Amino acid sequence: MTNTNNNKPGENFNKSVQNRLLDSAEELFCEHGFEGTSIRDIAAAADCNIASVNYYFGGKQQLYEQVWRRHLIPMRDARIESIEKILQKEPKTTLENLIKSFATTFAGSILDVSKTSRLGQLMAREYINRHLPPKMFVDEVMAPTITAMQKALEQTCPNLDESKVPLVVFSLLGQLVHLVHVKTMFDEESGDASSETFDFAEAIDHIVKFSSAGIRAYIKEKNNEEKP
Amino acid sequence: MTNTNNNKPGENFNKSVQNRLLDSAEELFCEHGFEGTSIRDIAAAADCNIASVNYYFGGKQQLYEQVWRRHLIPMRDARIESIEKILQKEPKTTLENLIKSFATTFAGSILDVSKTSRLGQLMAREYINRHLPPKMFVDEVMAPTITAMQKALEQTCPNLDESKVPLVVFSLLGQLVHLVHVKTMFDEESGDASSETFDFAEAIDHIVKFSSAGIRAYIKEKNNEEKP
DNA sequence: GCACGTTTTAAACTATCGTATTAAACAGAC
DNA sequence: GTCTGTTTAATACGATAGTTTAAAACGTGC
Repeated sequence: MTNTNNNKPGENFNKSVQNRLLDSAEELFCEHGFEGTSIRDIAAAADCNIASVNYYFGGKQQLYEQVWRRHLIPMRDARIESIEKILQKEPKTTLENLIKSFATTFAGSILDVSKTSRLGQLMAREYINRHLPPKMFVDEVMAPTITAMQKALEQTCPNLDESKVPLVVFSLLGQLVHLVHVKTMFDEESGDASSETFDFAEAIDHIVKFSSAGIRAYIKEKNNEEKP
Repeated sequence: MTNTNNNKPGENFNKSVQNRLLDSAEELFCEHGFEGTSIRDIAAAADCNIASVNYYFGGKQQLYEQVWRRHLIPMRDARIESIEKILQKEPKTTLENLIKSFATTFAGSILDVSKTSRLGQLMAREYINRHLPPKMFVDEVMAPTITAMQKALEQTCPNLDESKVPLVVFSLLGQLVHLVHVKTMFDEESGDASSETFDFAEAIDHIVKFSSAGIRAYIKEKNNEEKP
């Protein structure tokens, strides 16, 4: 009975192999996507046997999910915290500060070069070609983030029509996800003739200004409605 | 010498088989993506032999490119025309009209239920997981569209700082592509508990208002700079 | 040192992919 | 009819995927 699907190493996990697999898988999944990465590649990168993927994780799919779970909660919390922190520090903060904080956290994983730098790519891929259980991605990341941002928006802009809040969050998210996509495209085509660089700080500043104005369009409107 | 890579049917093409292959391929590529579709599936859907794909198109990749080429130019032209038409009809049109025209055309393929309805999905997929030659997608669709929109923006908003035009087009595109993504997600998860519907007309109206305000934020700023 | 549970290894298995091959069916010219 | 070029068809091929298997290696408690 070597196939021990039941007694998977739970508490007393050996850090070495599982974590090597998770690290290698994360890097390869980010780089080449789910379908573009074979467990043979992963095992080779992790310097272990192919069967280890099945032994420790039960299959490629579940390894992929574990790669995500390592970051889902921290990612979600980071975004929510970046929203709530600025609200606690200065409850009457400006719209610009709120959006900049959110945008920086959201797209921040693209800018740094740490281990989490590729998470943006991973999310961009998962956004289109999903391999996670649908509920997992939406419920555990997108929904809480959006809800937190909606609450913050309603608090920062009390005059903002509630029915428009989901729409402005939609616009904000659209721009930020697009930012990740554009970054991916620039990275992939680096070395081409089009050697124009993409200034992320400039892009984020733009998103802040652009979106703030877009949101204020609704605020003005409501003001006009209320005190004409 | 049955392998006739040279004497591919050129002018006197038989409409039936090639077009059935193209139609089936388009539908399946849209539905399941490039890697998620096998030429066996395509041949089965087109009710012809597997080898026909190779015989007529030279391979899966080239079939995929042909599927695109059927729509690339019409798509690009439709978008450019939608911009230029409104500029010709009323050269002093409002920002709102310009954006609405562009947005409607851009996302229009999602709304109708004709044969072209799935092109939005196809483009959303291609946007991340590209299987077309990089130049083909960027040069033949994205770049001309963006350029046309930039010109139109500069004409409609002469006070808009030129250096900001790419950024606001970026924001506009981000929201529109996001719209396609959200639609895809809603379609895939239809029947779930979350039976909330997504109002596209409302979304487009929002994008128009939101983006117009975002753009005007830069216009005001330049005015302030010029006549302080 | 031996027994036993756990981990690692190499190889096999099954399925599917894109493609190539081969021959049969077909059509029109002569 | 027969020849010729084109299209369809069935099948084989080589590669690669994820997974499974069965045995070897390892470690630990006795």
